[in-house]
Amino acid sequence: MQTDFFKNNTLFSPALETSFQQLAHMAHWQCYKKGAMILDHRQSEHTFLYIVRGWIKLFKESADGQEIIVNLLTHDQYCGEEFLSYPSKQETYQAQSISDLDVLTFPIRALRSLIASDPQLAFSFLQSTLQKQQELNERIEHLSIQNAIQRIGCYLLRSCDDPKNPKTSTKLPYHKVLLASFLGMKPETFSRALKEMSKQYGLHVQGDVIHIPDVKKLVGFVCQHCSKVFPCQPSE
Amino acid sequence: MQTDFFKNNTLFSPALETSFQQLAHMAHWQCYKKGAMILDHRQSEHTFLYIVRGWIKLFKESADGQEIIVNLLTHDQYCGEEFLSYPSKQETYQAQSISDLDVLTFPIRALRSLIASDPQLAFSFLQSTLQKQQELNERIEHLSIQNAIQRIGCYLLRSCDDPKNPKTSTKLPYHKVLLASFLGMKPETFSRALKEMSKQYGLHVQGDVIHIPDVKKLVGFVCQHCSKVFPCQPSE
DNA sequence: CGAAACCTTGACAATGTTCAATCACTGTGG
DNA sequence: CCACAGTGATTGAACATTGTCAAGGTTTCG
Repeated sequence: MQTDFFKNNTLFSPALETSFQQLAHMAHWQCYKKGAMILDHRQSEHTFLYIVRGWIKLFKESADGQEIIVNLLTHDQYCGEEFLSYPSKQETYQAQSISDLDVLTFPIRALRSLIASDPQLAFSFLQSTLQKQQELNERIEHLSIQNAIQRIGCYLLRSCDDPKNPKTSTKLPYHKVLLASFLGMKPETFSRALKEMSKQYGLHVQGDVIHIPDVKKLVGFVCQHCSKVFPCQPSE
Repeated sequence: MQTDFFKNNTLFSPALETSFQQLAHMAHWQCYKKGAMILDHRQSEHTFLYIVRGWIKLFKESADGQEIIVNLLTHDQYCGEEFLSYPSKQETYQAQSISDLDVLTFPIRALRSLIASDPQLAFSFLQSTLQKQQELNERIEHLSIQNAIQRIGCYLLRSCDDPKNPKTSTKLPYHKVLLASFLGMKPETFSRALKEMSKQYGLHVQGDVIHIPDVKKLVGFVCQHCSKVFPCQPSE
C-alpha cells in the first residue's frame, strides 16, 4: 500500500510525516462484489473501514427480527471510528456492500495507538467526527419535524446535480427500499409520497432518475419546518 | 478558577499537566437563574459551554417560526464542541437555562489551540465526541422505528431510579412540553400516550413523578423494535 | 388574588402503516 | 432465446397513529 493515498486525503493528510508509513502498513485494500457481507458484529468492533469506491449498508437487527438501517455510506466516508474510544461501549453492526466496492480496512487497535500518538491526526479525526455529528443532528431534526414528503424532498434537493439551477435532476444511488428505510418510512409510504410530489410539484420520476422542474416551488414546501433553507444555509 | 475541577473530570483529566493551568485561566464560571438566555446565535459560535449544575435547553427556530429543540443538557454535559472544527460550517443555536444553572464557559479559539497542542486532551475530546455520536445514533434509531409510547417508555426506563428493581420510579427533570418536543412529538400526543401507558402497563403518573410497577411488562412492549433490550444491552 | 404557563381532553383531520394483490424488471437455467 | 423465479415497486382498502384546534382544568409565581 502506497502512502500517496493518505497524503491526498482530507482525513489523513494532516497526520505527522512519520505516520504515513504506519498507515500504509496497517491498511488493507479490499474489493467486493455487490451483495457481499463485509463485516459481521464481531468484526465491526475491530475494524475501521474507509470506502474508496461504491456503497455499503450498515445495519442491525431489532429484538423482533427486523433489519434496522444504521447508515448508507459511499466513497470518502467511513465507519468504525466509534470503536476508537476505549474501553468501548459502542454498539456493533453488520456491513454489506450494495454495489461493487473498494475499501481500506484498518485494525482498530493499531489505528487507535497511532492516533493517540499523533496530535495532528487526532485533531483531524476530531474535526471529521464533529462534522459527522452535525449530520446526525440534522437527521434528528428532520425525523422530528418533517413529514415523509419533506424528508424525501430534502434528500432529493441535497443530492441533486445542480443546486443553483431552477430545474435540476438526480439519480438515486441505490434501491428505493433502502432509501425509504434510511429516511424512516415504509416503502409504500415512499412510493406514494413520490407520486404525490409528482402531482403537487411536477416531479418526474423515471425509475431511479428524478427530474425536478421547479426547485423553488419544492423548496417552499420542503424547507418550511427546517432550521435551514435550501441550499441549506441557516434560515436566520 | 482552580485547576482541581479539571483534574477530577472525565473530559479534562487526561490532559497534559501543563494544560490544567491554561484551562483554569481561560474558563469562566457563571451562574444563572432559571429562564435566562445563556447564548444567542452569535455567541454560541464562539463558546464551549460545560454544565456544572442544572439544565439548559439548546434550540433553533425553523423557517416558519417554530422552536426546534436541539438538545437538553445537564451537569457534566456540554455543548459548542462542534465549533472546535475550523473553518466551521456548523450550525449555531441559542441556549437558555431551564433551571438554576452553573456553567463554565470557554472561548472556543483558545480551547481549540490548546487541544491542537495537547494530544491527550485531543484524544479525550475525540472519545467523548464518539460517545455523544453513539447517543445521536440511538435517537435516530428510536425516531425511525419507535412510536410515541415506545419513545416515552424508553426515556422513562433509561432515567428510572433503579433499573434492576422489578418496580421503580422516576421524576421528570423538566416540563412535559420540553420532553415531548425532545422526543419528537406534540404535547397532546405525549399526554395521551402517558394515559394509555397507565391503562396498559399500570404506570402511575402524579405530576412529574412516574411510578413503573412492572418494568418487565413495559420493556416487553417498549424494546421490541429496538436493537437493544433494557437495560439497553445489544440484543444479539 | 390573578395572570400566565402548563397540562389534559374531545372531536376531527392528516399522515403513515399493514396487508394483499399486481405489475415490472432482472438474472438464471433449460 | 424464452420461461420463470425472485426481487423491487406500485396500488387499494382498512386501519392505526399522530397532529390540529378549541376548550377547560391545574399549577405556578409574582
